[in-house]
Amino acid sequence: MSLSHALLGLLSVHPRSGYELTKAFERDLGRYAWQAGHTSIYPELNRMAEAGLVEVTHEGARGARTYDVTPAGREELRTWLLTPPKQAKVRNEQVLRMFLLSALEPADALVVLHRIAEATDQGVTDLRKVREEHAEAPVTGADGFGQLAAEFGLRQYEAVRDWARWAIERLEREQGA
Amino acid sequence: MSLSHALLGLLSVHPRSGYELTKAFERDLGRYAWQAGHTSIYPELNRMAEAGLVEVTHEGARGARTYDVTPAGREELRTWLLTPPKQAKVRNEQVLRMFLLSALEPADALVVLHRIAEATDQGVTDLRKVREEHAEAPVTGADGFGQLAAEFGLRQYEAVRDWARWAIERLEREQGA
DNA sequence: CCGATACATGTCAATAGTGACATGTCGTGT
DNA sequence: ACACGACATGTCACTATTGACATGTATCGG
Repeated sequence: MSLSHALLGLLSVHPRSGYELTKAFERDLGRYAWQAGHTSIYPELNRMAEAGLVEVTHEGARGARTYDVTPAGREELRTWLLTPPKQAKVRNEQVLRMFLLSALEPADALVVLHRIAEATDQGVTDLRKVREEHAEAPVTGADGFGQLAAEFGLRQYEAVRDWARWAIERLEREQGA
Repeated sequence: MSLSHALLGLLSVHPRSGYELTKAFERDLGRYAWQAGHTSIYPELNRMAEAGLVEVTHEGARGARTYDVTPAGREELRTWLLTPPKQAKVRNEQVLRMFLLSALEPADALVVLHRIAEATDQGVTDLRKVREEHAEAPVTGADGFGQLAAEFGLRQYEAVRDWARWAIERLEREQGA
């Protein structure tokens, strides 16, 4: 399952509690890559601890347990990342909507496209800020996500925005003709 | 559920059998937007027929049933597409792998990045062909998918490829330093 | 005519994931 | 003192999804 690998990845950057992991999913990971709520994260952490992939290294206030990756977990993550996925699972409602746009009448499609263009434009603006904040950190290691991920998200947004504008122009040209 | 809307979208382009829908998922939709196998498609079609969103318009050889969208189904699809999703569900294993790249040692990360760059480069080449084949068709209507979707996939691949190259360069520069 | 292959649909058990509900703690402001 | 919000973890019923298994039919090449 991918969720366990996502958790291993986050923990290998630095140890965290389930609660903090949940927030990480809400913030970055869940937006672009893989969403999960605390109701799947906590049970999964327990399963992984039992399997020896992670371990509790510290118990803090309010019953908080800090998890860290074990050597076995690190090896599992590395193997997974280095193993080529024949056909990775994709499930993106946003992209689905774009595919289905062709089913709408041009006037309706234009409404949706304009909304997409605006939303992605906002996303680009937001991520530019994030990128600047992390500009000097090294790409791998403790702050890696702020780098590779932000840049990835940024380029993703730009691509969608440009596509939406292209589609708008094409549709308007067709309607005019 | 998104699967039903995906089916409505495909059927609204032109009527098809469950088998043909399954192939459509294997070919385009499932690659970029929403994957589903025949074991979820057939039961879903039956549910949707019962709900009056689709209907069987023709029975062919080998028990094949051609489904078409009803007016109610068309309205449902339109409403869904025009209703803004606050926070669409995302689950993309490929993107997850990219996020987790930071957890690898630079040498390992470079191996993966090179593989991504190659694979997406191939994807770009393939989709350019698709785009040229459909260059004259109108953007909405019967052949819409070949247009908006191909262009979207193309730009998506290009963005990932360029990102991978950017990441490779950054990593190599860091390692050299 | 026979065998392979693509066509075509289905069930069912197991797994994964969501949303509603439940419980308790610590710190901060009033 | 106390209320409130963020912290922190959990269960459980329900729904969605997958993979294994099952079944039968046209078509095409040899």
